[in-house]
Amino acid sequence: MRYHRNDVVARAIAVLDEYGLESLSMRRLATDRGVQPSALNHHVPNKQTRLAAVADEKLARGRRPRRATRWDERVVEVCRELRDAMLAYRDGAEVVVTAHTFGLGAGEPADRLRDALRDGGLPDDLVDVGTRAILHLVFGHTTEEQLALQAASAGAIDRAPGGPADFERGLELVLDGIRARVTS
Amino acid sequence: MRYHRNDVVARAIAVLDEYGLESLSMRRLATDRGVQPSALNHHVPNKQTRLAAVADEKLARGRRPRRATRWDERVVEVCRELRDAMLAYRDGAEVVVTAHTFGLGAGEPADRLRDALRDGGLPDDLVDVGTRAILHLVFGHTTEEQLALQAASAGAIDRAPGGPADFERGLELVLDGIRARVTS
DNA sequence: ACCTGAACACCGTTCAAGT
DNA sequence: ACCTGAACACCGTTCAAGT
Repeated sequence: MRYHRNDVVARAIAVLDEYGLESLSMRRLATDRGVQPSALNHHVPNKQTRLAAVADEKLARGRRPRRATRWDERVVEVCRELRDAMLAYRDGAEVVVTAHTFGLGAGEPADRLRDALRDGGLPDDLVDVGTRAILHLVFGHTTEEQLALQAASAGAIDRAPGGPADFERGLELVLDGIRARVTS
Repeated sequence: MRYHRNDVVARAIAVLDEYGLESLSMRRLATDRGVQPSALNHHVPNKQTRLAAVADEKLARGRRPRRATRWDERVVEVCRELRDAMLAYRDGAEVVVTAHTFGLGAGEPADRLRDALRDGGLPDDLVDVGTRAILHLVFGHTTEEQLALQAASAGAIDRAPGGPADFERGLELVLDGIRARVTS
């Protein structure tokens, strides 16, 4: 049973990467597997859950060793890993953000950010606020960036650069705000 | 022609507010107006454009007089207005964020933020970075907040408060980061 | 346990034809 | 100019029935 579920998720990622999110329908996935649409519900209960599983698998594949030790370096490390994991697959940002919005999966980056901020000495009542601020920044920036990248590769006008440099600078802005509130 | 377009948008907002985004289909809207689905395309070319028009109308309705004079107070003012406008209608956050993601409409808040940051003395190359950071923060926070509110009113478990106080504190975090880079 | 087949209740968009 | 009617190519989910 576990085997089949992972199988469905793996195929879903492959289909997603090749045809995009709009094509990640149960019917297309079923056709791809040579099976009836209704058969998918035996492995993953519904579309939302399947999308969350896809998001989690993307993040898991993008996992990298942790090198940083200082709290703020750890924040940057988590954010870079998250951004790269989202950019690594077609429509990856949208999938991860959607899953997060519905409170499904993708909770690991948030936990790592929270830990880093706590260890940094940020007052308890600001740890959640800071974590969310950073997460929203990464999500928003990466969604915009990926859309611009995909639009550019499709021949459309790329009106926004917002590459890695802008990402880092936006992050530093928030980090400076947090540093100003660290008690030590 | 203009009249009909506005009429479609106004009805769309009413339907949206009563039945939610998932019900804002061309077919339902057409039924609501006592018309064939294909008739809508004579006033608004497609669904995406209609959604952008709805987003713009929401923001326009939420417009308030500008009182603040200091640049950072103006930023807070714009953000509060934006948040309130999104929260004022069902699924408002999602509609506005989606429209913004596709680069359609909703450009006015970004322009006002940019102006405020420029007037504040933030270096030119950081104005866009700061504007986006703030916008992403507002979008992310408000989307989460509205989802929690709607889930709570639907009887589900509200696992996240994240009300106005958290909103302000997240914003202050970024503003502190920006203040640290203002040359004056 | 896993899957089929069929149905249910929907989508957005196009386009010839009418008034 | 505005709308109908019909079609095209899809959706997610449910559920009795088969193996």
